[in-house]
Parts: sequence; C-alpha cells; structure tokens
Amino acid sequence: MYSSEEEFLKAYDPNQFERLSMTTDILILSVSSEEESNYRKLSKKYFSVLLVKRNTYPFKDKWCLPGGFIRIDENLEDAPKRILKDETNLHNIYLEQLYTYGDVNRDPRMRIVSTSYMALVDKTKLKDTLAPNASWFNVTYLEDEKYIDVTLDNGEEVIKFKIGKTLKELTTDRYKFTVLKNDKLAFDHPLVIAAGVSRLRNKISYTDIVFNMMPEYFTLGELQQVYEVILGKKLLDPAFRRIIANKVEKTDKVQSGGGHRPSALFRYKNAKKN
Amino acid sequence: MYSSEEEFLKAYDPNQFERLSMTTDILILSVSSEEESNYRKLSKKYFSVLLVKRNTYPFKDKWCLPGGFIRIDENLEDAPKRILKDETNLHNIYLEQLYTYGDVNRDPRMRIVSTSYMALVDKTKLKDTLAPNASWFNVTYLEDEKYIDVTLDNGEEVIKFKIGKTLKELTTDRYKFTVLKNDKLAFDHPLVIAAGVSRLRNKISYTDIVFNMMPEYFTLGELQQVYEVILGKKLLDPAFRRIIANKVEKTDKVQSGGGHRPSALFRYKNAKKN
DNA sequence: CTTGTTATTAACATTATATTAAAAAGAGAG
DNA sequence: CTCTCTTTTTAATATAATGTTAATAACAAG
Repeated sequence: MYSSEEEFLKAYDPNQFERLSMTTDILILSVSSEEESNYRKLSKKYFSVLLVKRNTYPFKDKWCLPGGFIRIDENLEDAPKRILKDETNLHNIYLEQLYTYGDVNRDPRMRIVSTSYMALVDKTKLKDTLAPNASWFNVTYLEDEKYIDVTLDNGEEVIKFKIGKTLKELTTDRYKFTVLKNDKLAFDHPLVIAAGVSRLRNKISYTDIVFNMMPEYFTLGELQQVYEVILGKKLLDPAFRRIIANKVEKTDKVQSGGGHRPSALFRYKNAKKN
Repeated sequence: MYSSEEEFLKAYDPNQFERLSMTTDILILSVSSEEESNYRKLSKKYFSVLLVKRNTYPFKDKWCLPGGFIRIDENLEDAPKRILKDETNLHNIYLEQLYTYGDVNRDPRMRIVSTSYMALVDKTKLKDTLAPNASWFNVTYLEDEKYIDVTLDNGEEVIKFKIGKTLKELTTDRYKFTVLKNDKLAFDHPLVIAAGVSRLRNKISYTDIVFNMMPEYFTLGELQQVYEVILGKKLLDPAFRRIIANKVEKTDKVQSGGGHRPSALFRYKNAKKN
C-alpha cells in the first residue's frame, strides 16, 4: 500500500482511534522532623505526605496529590518534574514512576489516564517554600493480610481510609487494591498512597533510596528512626548497624547537647562530595 | 464560578489540553519446553518471549511486542487482556503492569504514550493457537554493572541489543535504561524486555509468580531449571529444595522413564484444586 | 548384574541474623 | 566534683539461615 515509511507517515490519520487525556499525580514523601516538640527523649518521627486542597471542581474542597495534565510536547517524566518544581521549589529530586491508573470512570470530567510518581525529599531542605494550599500530613500505615488502614493527619484535619486487597490468587500484585472507605481524598489517590508506601517499604531493604530523605549529616539513631517509621516496626540497634554499616561512613563531626553520650555524625557513602 | 459539580461538569471543555493516543505493549514470557530435542540429559531450558513481525508501517518487517491502541471506552488493563486473548487464545493469564513510556518522539506517527505489561504463561497450554506472524524467541540475558546484553533467537533469526544503565546516582532505578544497539526490534521494546526480565528476576524470590509458568504437575528438577533460567545461574539442589519446600506439595504421581531414578511430581500448594 | 544417570536427603560448615548485656560519654542535679 | 540519667556504641553469645559435600536411592540400558 505504501512504498516507504515516509509516505506512510505523510498519509497517517492520527484520529483513527479517539484520543484521551493524561495527567500525572505525585506522591511526595518525607519524614517529619518534629523539631518543635523536641523535648529530649520524645521525638517521635512520622512518615509524611504532601497534599493540596482543591479549590476547583471536580472534588472541590477535597485534598489530593499534586498533579496536572501532561502537555502534548512534554516527555511523560518531565511533567512530574515540572509540577514538583512548582510545588516545592526544588529540583533534582528523587523521582520514580509508580503505576498508571486508567479506569474509564476514574475522573468525572472525561477519560483521563494518570501516571503516578513517587518523590522522596529531605524536608529540611524546603521550609517556607510550600505553596499556600499545600500541607504535610503525617501518615500512619497499618497493613495486614486483607486490609491496609491509612490515617493522614496534618494537625488540623484527619483523613482516614481503608484499602482492601483483592483476591491475590497465584500472586502478590501489590497494586490490585480497592478503596473501601474514603470521603476526603480525591480521585483514586488512596491507591497511589498505598502503592507508594508499599513500594518504599519494599525497596528500602535492597536499595539506598532512603538517603534521599536524609540530610547530608545524620546520626545512626536518626537514620534508624527513619527505617523504623518506613518499616512500621522497631529495629534492634546492633542488627540495624550491621545492615547499614557499609552504606554509611563516619565523619569526624559529632552531635552533642542531648543530655547523653554524643553521637557521631555519618554520611551516605556514595553521596557526591560537594 | 460554578455552584455545583454538576454545573461545572456540564460546562467542562475537554479540549483545554491537547489529547494524545495511548497504546499497550505486552511482554509475554514463558520457559521453553524443548521437548523435541530431548535426548536425555541435554534438555537445556530457555526463557522465551513472544514477538510478532510487523507487516505495516512504521517499523515494517521488524519484530515487536504484541500490542495495540487503548480504546476510549476500555479500562487500561482490559486492553492487554483483549490483545492477549487475540494473540494466544488464552484468558485468565497472569498479567502485571510494568512501566509507562512516554517520550515525545517514541513513535514516529504522533504522540503516543504506551503502558507495558508482563504476562507469564505456561507454554504447554497453548500449542497451535499462535497467530501466524508470531514467534517465540529464546532469551539470553546477561547483566553486569553497566550494561545488559540481550540476545533473542527463534531458530531462524537472531536479534541482539545492548542496554546501558544510566548513572544511578543515589539509587537503583531499574528502568532508567538507554538502548545502545538495536536494529531489528521496533519502538522502545528493548527497554520493555529489560524491565520485564529484571522485574521477574527480582520478584521470583519474594513471590510465587513463577508457578504461572509451570504446568500443574512438575518435578523439582524442572522447577529448579526454571529458577536457574530466570536467575541466570546454577543453584545447588539442597538449597533450592529448602527454599521452595513450603511452596509445593508432593503428589503420589511420579515421572519415570528417564533412565534414572524417577522423580516425584509436585504441585503448587496454593493452586486452586480443580 | 554392572554401570550410568538423576533424585533425594543426611550431615556438616559457614555465614547471617537475633538477642543480651556491658562499656562509653556527655548533661544536669545536688 | 560526683552521682545518676540517658543514649550511643560495641562486645559476646545464641539462634537461624544458607552453602557445601557427599552418601544413598531408584530406574534404564547394556
């Protein structure tokens, strides 16, 4: 029919299949620093996620993940980068694609497929650069065989939802989830949060991504707290130290002033030395 | 501006952002049975992937993964299911989303974003149901720190390509790959193959997905060969048996006739008993 | 009956992980 | 200045997981 690819392309009709819209949603995760209420000995750390309050329809006045439309002349992964820049004023942030959601009715406006990303940030690097309608929520994440219970709390508002894992017959596809209760979080964003936390929990043990959430210098106690928050359980000191021993290096700095033996400050071994 | 969501939706202009097309690509993986050349003692198993030869532009006469356009009224994950049915005449196959590729120029026709899926099948269940332009290729997959070398071979044609891993600074994002050499495989499908094999290698150790590639009854030797093919290395018998001990159950069937001690046939423990 | 072959498991060696508990070093109270 | 409190840090031990060697089992073919 056509004798060359050029000829084919010239005659190509892009409207053969009806086109659709794409958006991106970004799960921005960090660990609460909680320095305000740091009495000594009580510095409970939390996982935290950045949400924005919608001021337009649909889902007006509900919370949602930062996101937006993919532009026609923009690479897929450039959209989350752009939005991250707008939202936190940071670039060069760890970003990883999570999952693409594409149910026909997931958006009331029209057919929209959305690719979600997970970003890990060191909260101490931002500060006052947050957008006005954005807020960090502490995450409590409880998972058992059948359900995941998530509670989000920003100090003023509490969002709770429950996610049921659908029958995992022969496998453990961690993304086949169903939202059971939710009335404050827009779209299918509860699924994105569950998928992201799940992914992070999993990856923390075989990659070094956790250091994207850490400042340059940290004590092993602080690092252990972050591991504990992400894994949702206490770790024993010697075991933890053995695990991360070859990932970090001791510096000659120490952190004193805590009413106890001062702790050595460590840094990530493979970090680019500035 | 609008006093209700309905009112907003009624007035909504879906053409605010230029829409794009979406396709899906399916990485159908299996393990070669190789029963034809089964002399005794030499039954080398291979990983295999199903490719189809394109008979239209673009990439006419090149091989590619089975795939197609997402229809406007079709859930995202229903598209790969539909195509899988067309291609292999099987349904109820293990299917898992891999990654969504969305570079602006990844398709010469127009802006197309593609979500790839991985399907695992038991090759003994198909047989003569293959589409005429489709063919199984044995996969050889060699991975080191910097590169992945892949060779695909269907007995008549050999496809080779090399993939470079981009600088993994703070992390190990297994998807940030670059295709270095490739002239017979269309689109960014080398990336999909690398991502899928990588995912399978990883997941085999903490899930039971491998049983999706196995027939109902199998010997531990056969299962071990599949593990070895997927992991790309030899395993020691006792170690392997300990690992899978609680995943399989011995049946009273045996497989004899191999010129040696007959082996017990096992089955997957959590399989639905028919 | 002997040999070749793979299946299967026992027994031991090595390594990794879990657990307990002790020593180290500063802050603050008196 | 000394005692107590606290957290850091590591030593030492116990337990579990994994790696390795090699013995035994069972059948086919000559």
